Amino acid sequence: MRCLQESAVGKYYITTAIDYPNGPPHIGHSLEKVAADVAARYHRLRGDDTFFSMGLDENSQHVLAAAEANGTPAREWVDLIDEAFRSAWRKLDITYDRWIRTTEPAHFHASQELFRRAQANGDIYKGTYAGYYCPRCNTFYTTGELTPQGTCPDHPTVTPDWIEEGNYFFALSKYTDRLTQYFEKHPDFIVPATWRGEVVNVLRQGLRDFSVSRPVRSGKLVDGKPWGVPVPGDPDHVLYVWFDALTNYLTAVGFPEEPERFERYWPADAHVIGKDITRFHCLYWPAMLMSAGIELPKSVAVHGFMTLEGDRISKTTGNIIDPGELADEFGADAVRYYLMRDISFERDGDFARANLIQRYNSDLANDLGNLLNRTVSMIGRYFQGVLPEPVAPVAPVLPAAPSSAASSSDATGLDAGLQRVARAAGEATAAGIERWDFDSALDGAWQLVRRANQYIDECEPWKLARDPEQRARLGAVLYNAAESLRLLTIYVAPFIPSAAAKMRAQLGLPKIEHGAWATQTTWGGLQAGTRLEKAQPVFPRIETAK
RNA sequence: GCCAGGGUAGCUCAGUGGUAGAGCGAGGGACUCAUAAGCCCUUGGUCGCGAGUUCGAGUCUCGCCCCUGGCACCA
Repeated sequence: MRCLQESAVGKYYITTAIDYPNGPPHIGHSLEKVAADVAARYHRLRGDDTFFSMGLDENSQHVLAAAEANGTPAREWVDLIDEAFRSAWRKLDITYDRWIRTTEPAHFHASQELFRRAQANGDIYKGTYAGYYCPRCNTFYTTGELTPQGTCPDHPTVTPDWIEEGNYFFALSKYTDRLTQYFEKHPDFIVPATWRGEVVNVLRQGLRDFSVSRPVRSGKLVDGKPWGVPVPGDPDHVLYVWFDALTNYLTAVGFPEEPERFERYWPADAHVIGKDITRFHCLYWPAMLMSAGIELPKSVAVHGFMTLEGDRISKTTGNIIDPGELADEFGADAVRYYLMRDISFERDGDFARANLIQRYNSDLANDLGNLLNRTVSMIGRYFQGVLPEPVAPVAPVLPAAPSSAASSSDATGLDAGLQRVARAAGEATAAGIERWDFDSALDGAWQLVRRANQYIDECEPWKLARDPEQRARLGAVLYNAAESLRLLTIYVAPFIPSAAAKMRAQLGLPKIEHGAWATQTTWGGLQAGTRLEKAQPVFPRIETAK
């Protein structure tokens, strides 16, 4: 199948959007980071030279406004929020390789270099940007955005003035045709396909140039210096958000100062973003790169938004959850599993605690956790914790009683069926991840969880254990159950990494290796004689009041 | 208003024109290795509404109703 061959060992560079440090992270930020982390972990398991970049978009006047509102000096503020974000992602087991902050000198160099290249290509020109300017927000508004009384939407006492100011513009309009052609040639550039239509639609209406700078005097100064990346050759201007922010994807892999690293990872294989910034990533960004003569990213993966308990996530109403606290409460695996299994990546979804608990208990504790527990427990009880031989199954010697299903089924068929499901489950999981369809990926893995639980019930090892003549068969059954679990630890590792590690420890397996998905997913990897640990619940049930 | 995507069992959703599915939930059963978990069975839907095409439509066409998202420099 496509997934298994195309993703043969290579490199994989994945990014998430960089967030504004205008407040601490909330649960809405976490879907994207977890999804990207799952993809990154998956590619590492496939053996790819993987690089995963995340970070913060600090060069914004919004950030200064937030700092001021909190009465904190700007630098202190961004450091504080920076720590809050990294702490949250640490608690969610997000394994980024590079944490980028756009206030880094390296990023200044990268965005200035990109600007120069676009300029050299004749795509930067000076124009006039006009709008209603609210000094409290440091933001321009259009007529439609103001209140009917003409006041600022956020500051009812302020009546913004019409201001025109000199600005540098990027000639996006020049790229309408090239972008159109590009999307035609690369139908998979935007995934899922839903979002492709919207972008192409905008393209059809033609593109407008956009401003890429702001005069320094219209922004606040920090430590006597303008906040942002100075425009090369014109210190009176700083780069304006998108031109600066998007460039972080280049900075993260060493553009332009580490050419060998840049060559190694660029172009990005996937930019994972929220639906609100689709246009910038699918139109502005490719055009900027075309202008600078840099290869375009392979794909942009767009996810939907989340509501929280049915309501919009909103700082003003306080309807937020700190992802770090959530991880503290339920564990990173529970949160990650719930996000990936219950919240659609493509469409909008709702985050609800009750559903998280439901999912956890039903899928993780009851299905997967119990499968491990009963298997390890029986190997402990019947084989003193030493993994038995996977001897060729012998047809059960139960001559007379075709009454129960198990005794009338033949062992060879059961064993072969389990192996077949194990293989199919791995393929389904991989295919789902590669399509950004995590729900179906997990559903694929759970096909094996269910089958293995059924297999155990059908083989009834506790009955085999009472008959010394069935000793070999008993061993084979438990081996097969354990081997299913070994495969599952690889399949689920991208989603629930620490649980996968705990499961492997109980199974007496070493830590999961880079490339394991490519090299260790063939049936029969478990070695007889392996010493298992004592069975211990990996997913203790969450008891609810009712 | 325009564009896109949805409206299928209590919930979340899957369904290449040919007798409506899964998981969860609910009810029951047989077991006992296991986290009172697992396994088996059952329950449960006028597939948004109305026409049309077709031997036959959840599945195609048209109209209508409702929901969500997008309509450009705004997480």
